[in-house]
Order: sequence, then structure tokens, then C-alpha cells
Amino acid sequence: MNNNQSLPWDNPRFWNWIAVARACHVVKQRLAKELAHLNIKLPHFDILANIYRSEGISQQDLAHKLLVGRSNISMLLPQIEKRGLIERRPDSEDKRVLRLYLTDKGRDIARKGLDIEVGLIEMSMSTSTPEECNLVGDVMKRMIANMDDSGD
Amino acid sequence: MNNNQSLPWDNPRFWNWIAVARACHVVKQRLAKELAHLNIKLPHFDILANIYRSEGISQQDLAHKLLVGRSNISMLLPQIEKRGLIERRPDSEDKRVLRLYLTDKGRDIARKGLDIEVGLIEMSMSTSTPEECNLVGDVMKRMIANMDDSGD
DNA sequence: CTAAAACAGTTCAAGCATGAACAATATAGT
DNA sequence: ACTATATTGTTCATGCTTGAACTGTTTTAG
Repeated sequence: MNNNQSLPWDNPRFWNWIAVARACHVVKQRLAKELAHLNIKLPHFDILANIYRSEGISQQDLAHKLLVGRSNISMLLPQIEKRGLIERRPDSEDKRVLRLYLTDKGRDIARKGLDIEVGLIEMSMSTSTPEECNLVGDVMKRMIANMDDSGD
Repeated sequence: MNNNQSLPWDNPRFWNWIAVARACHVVKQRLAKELAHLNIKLPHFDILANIYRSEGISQQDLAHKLLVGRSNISMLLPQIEKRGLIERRPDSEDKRVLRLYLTDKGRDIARKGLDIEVGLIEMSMSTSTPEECNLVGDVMKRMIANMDDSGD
């Protein structure tokens, strides 16, 4: 029987990855809770934050950055637009694309939300040195590259 | 104006965390795609894998391990049960709790799915040394601890 | 012993995310 | 110019996830 040759419970890489997934989950839940004070949901905030960084981005590119489908963006944007946080303006050269801009109100929420997010990250990473954090980032980028290469 | 004193774009910890979140997202999407070959969805597999490791676990404890609400488990389990992958048996001492067990069919899928997951993790982490991976795990565990301590 | 509190599991309504099918526009190849 | 192909955004049905309200059981306190 192949009963325990490859049991993941003995595999350090497996447990290290589980720790990554759990940390990710916990941080997201906590961020969502703190963003409630700004009266904004996490998915909406992610969109605002990305437009804040890349004003005039198209919906397609936004979806790509957030790693979600276009349909997702297409369903969330009208809600944010109705709240007066963003504007959608058609591209002058390509009538297919809509470009996204923040209103002053949207920019304010994006900025405050980012302050919360950065505060959370710095707090949780405060017990690790900058070198350690950079190494974590490097390993993650390598993982993403390895996933892109093979199979997809 | 407070226009750029605390802009996250200049904060290394911020970008390192974004890399973590993206890696997490990518691995999950990829795992879901590969699990499709076993005809099982990621949320269902997560449950099977945890019962596989802790046969006889209660729904409460399972929810806690997976970092999800009890209602979530409560809605997914009947589906998996109907497919004949698990059994729910009442605890003999406490009539409130249901204990979860895999059927042979469920155990088979759990094992094959875990093989896929471990393969994916090892592949994506293959370009990092075991020491680097362990450091990543340590930093993540510290982050989780820091989140638990404060504020929640 | 009994009332109050805590706990395990369920149900429900709401919101997020996905992929497939679709409309409108742009690009290429002939 | 003209057809075929690709691209952008939308819509729809489906499924996951959540939090609140609910049932039934156990524990705790008076």
C-alpha cells in the first residue's frame, strides 16, 4: 500500500504553505473588519485602492491586477459608482473601453483605507526584520513565476 | 497636504505582503483547476483533507481549523455526504455534536487531492531552499500571532 | 432542582465570485 | 472594401461565504 510514503503531515514545505494561507485569511478578515469603520467592503476597497494607484485604468486591466474575472468588476463598479466614489469615462480612441477615475470622496476613502491596511501590515510584520520580510516577498514572487511557467 | 508621507507604494513591507496575497490567490486558483480532474471543488476538498487528518472531528472544530463560520460547514457537509464521501455520526456522550468520518471513497479522493496539492506546493517552492521556506513559515506564524494578540 | 447561560448545529437572506453566452467595437488578412 | 478574428464590457445562472436568528442540548449558579 502507498499508505504513508507521501503523507503531507511530514512535509515542511506543506506546513509552511498552510501558514501562508492562514495568515492571508486572517489578515483579510481583519482588514475587512477595520474597513467597516469607513463603511466600505473589502472588494470595493480593493478596487478603489487600485484606481488610486493607476488612475484612468481600464476595467480589463483592473480585473487583471486584482486576479479576478471581468464580470466581477463589471458587477461591482456600478455600486461604487452609485455611491459617488468613482467615475467611468469612455476612452476617446477606443469606444470599447471605459476608463476609471476616483472622485474626491473616493480618493479620500482610498487613502484612509490604505492607511488602515498599511498599519495592519506593519503591526503584524513588526516582529520580523525588513530582511526577513524581503525574503518572504522574494519567495512569493518566485512561487508566482513558477506557477505561471508550468501548466497554465 | 499629507500627500505622500505615508504612501504605501514606497513601503517595502506593503509590497511584500501584496506578493503574499497574490501568491495565495494564484495557488488557490491553480489548485481548484487541478482538483477538477478529481471532480471535486476546493471547499469540499478542504473539508475532506481536514477530516482525513483528524478523523472524528466535530463540525465546530472543523470550522475553526478552516477559519470559516459554522454555517458554512453546515451547508457544505450535506452535499459531500450525499456524494457518499463522508459520514456524520452523533457523539455518544454529547447529543449536540456530530462527528465526521470519511468513507473509503472519500478517503481516496482526500489522498489523491493531497498528492496534487503537495505536488503543486513543492513545484512552486522548488526554487527556494528549505531554510527559506521555513523562514517564510516562521514569519507567517508570527504575523498570525500578532493579529490574535491585538484588537480582536 | 430549576433558571440562566453557554454551546453545537441549522436555516435564511444577502453579497461576492465565476464562467458562459452575448453585444459592440477594433484589427487583420485577403 | 470585407469578412473573420480578437477584444472590451455586460448579463445571467450557479455556487460559496457570511452573520443573524433559531432549535435543541449541556453546564453553571442560585
